[in-house]
Amino acid sequence: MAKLRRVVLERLMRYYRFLSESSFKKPPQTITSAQIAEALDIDPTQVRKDFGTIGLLGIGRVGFDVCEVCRAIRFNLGFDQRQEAVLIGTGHLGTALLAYSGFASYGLHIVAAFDSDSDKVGGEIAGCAVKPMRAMKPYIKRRGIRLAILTAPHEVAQKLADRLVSAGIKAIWNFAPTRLTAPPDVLVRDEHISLGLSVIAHHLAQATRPDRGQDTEGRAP
Amino acid sequence: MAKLRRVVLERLMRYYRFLSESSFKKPPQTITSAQIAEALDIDPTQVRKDFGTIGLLGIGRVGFDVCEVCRAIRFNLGFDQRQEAVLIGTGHLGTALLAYSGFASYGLHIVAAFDSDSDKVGGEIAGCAVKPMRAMKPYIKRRGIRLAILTAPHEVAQKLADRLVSAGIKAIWNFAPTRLTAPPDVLVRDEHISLGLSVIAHHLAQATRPDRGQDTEGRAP
DNA sequence: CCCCTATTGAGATTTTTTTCACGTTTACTA
DNA sequence: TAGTAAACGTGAAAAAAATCTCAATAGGGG
Ligand SMILES: NC(=O)c1ccc[n+]([C@@H]2O[C@H](COP(=O)([O-])OP(=O)(O)OC[C@H]3O[C@@H](n4cnc5c(N)ncnc54)[C@H](O)[C@@H]3O)[C@@H](O)[C@H]2O)c1
Ligand SMILES: NC(=O)c1ccc[n+]([C@@H]2O[C@H](COP(=O)([O-])OP(=O)(O)OC[C@H]3O[C@@H](n4cnc5c(N)ncnc54)[C@H](O)[C@@H]3O)[C@@H](O)[C@H]2O)c1
Repeated sequence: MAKLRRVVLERLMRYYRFLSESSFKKPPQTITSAQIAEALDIDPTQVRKDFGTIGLLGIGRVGFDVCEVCRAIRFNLGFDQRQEAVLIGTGHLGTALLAYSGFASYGLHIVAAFDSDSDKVGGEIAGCAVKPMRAMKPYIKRRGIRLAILTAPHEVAQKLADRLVSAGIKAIWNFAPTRLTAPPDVLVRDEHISLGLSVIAHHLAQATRPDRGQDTEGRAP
Repeated sequence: MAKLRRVVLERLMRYYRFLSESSFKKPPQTITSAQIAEALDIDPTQVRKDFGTIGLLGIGRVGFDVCEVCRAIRFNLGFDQRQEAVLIGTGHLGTALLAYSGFASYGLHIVAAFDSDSDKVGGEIAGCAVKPMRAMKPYIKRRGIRLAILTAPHEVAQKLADRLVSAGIKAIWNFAPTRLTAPPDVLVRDEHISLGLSVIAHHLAQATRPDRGQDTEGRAP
């Protein structure tokens, strides 16, 4: 399995989600790159190139076999392997992620949650037990967990990440607004939700104060 | 105010969050592009270029004035204007966003929430009233709200987006795993949280089944 | 005051990503 | 069975993004 670039991986995810919708599961079960491109607002050539990089071949005048595409994406993205994860920090966002049922279709299963708050420890959220922090490292080691979802406050994020790494974690999905550092063999994905706000706020600000010749003075447009 | 590209906007957001941290607010209140670059894992030239595009000039041997940089970013990203928003769908994720206090520092204030569930209507989440759907359009029109945060289920997302647009909304921050379509003057930001999963899952799958093929990396071009 | 060095701004260059252009393949129809 | 048109694969071109190079500048030490 070749290593794929981030942009490609993210597009593959979009193809997968689109094709997983039931409407394409009935015969003839084929779809053209143009149809996918249209629905996802991507160039058709890009779709074919992406499929090419994971070894998918379409057939002229017909397109691609939907099931085969899904299978190839599942394989390359590792959705065909059960992936167990732990979640650290059962606050508002942690609870939302625990309650979210959509991850199972990507092979992801959150098998335990950990929190430092003794009021939460011992409880259960969406069927997942909340355990004390001291139980974290042994749990991860014993079950060979490789993925951690970090939804703890910003201030403790890096410290928790270090503990996770020392427990043997190989990937961290970080929702705290912090850039985590970790050894090179540990993948960190910073999921900065509020980045999106920059695009939105700028768009709205643009509408409010239109560009009246700000930079090169004197040259009225 | 010039229109900025998405990649630039997102980096500006990262600079802003980094510089907002109190540690740089004390004298001498200057910072070099290299320091920012180091902390954020970005090329120093990139930092200077980004600052240049929003009209910021540094001074040789000193760097940039932190306050001035923050002010310029706030202006260009519109954080200096109070931005009121409504939230549709007060489920798990909606609740988390309502409870999140971090948005205020970007000028964003969620002033009302709407839900179709009569059990939730009339209640209050994190100090924000939950109103019935029929009240949505009048509320948006009356208060001149331009931004909507969409945290309703996938199946109803597009229909709700259409209603929001007809109510006069100019930007939609969409958390449902759907690609929304809207008129060109309405900005849609699809915040697909699970896209990050593609990168993580692929990384973990790679470790499990290393490339039994030949080369080390895709040398396609 | 003048030299030294860290740091900037901007043009040049490289790398990455997207799009175009076109020859080839395949199914359908007459 | 040949003609046609829809769809593919691929290499070239274009566009976008990131990085490199270097003269100019400014603070600080001698
Ligand atoms: N809620 C959102 O919408 C949202 C949006 C963007 C980013 N975030 C980020 O996600 C993270 C969590 O947000 P939240 O709203 O769920 O916060 P929260 O305060 O509701 O939850 C934080 C949880 O972490 C636990 N915790 C605190 N210190 C801990 C430690 N040392 N070890 C283990 N657990 C610890 C707390 O007990 C709590 O349960 C924060 O970093 C926040 O910035 C949240
Ligand atoms: N929870 C997560 O971690 C997570 C992660 C990724 C994506 N998402 C997406 O975010 C969205 C919300 O997720 P959630 O976990 O909060 O779901 P949820 O079921 O907890 O909440 C959905 C809310 O929407 C309301 N709703 C349903 N139909 C409505 C309608 N027609 N009009 C107005 N409100 C309506 C429901 O009453 C409910 O309060 C979903 O699209 C989900 O796919 C959630």
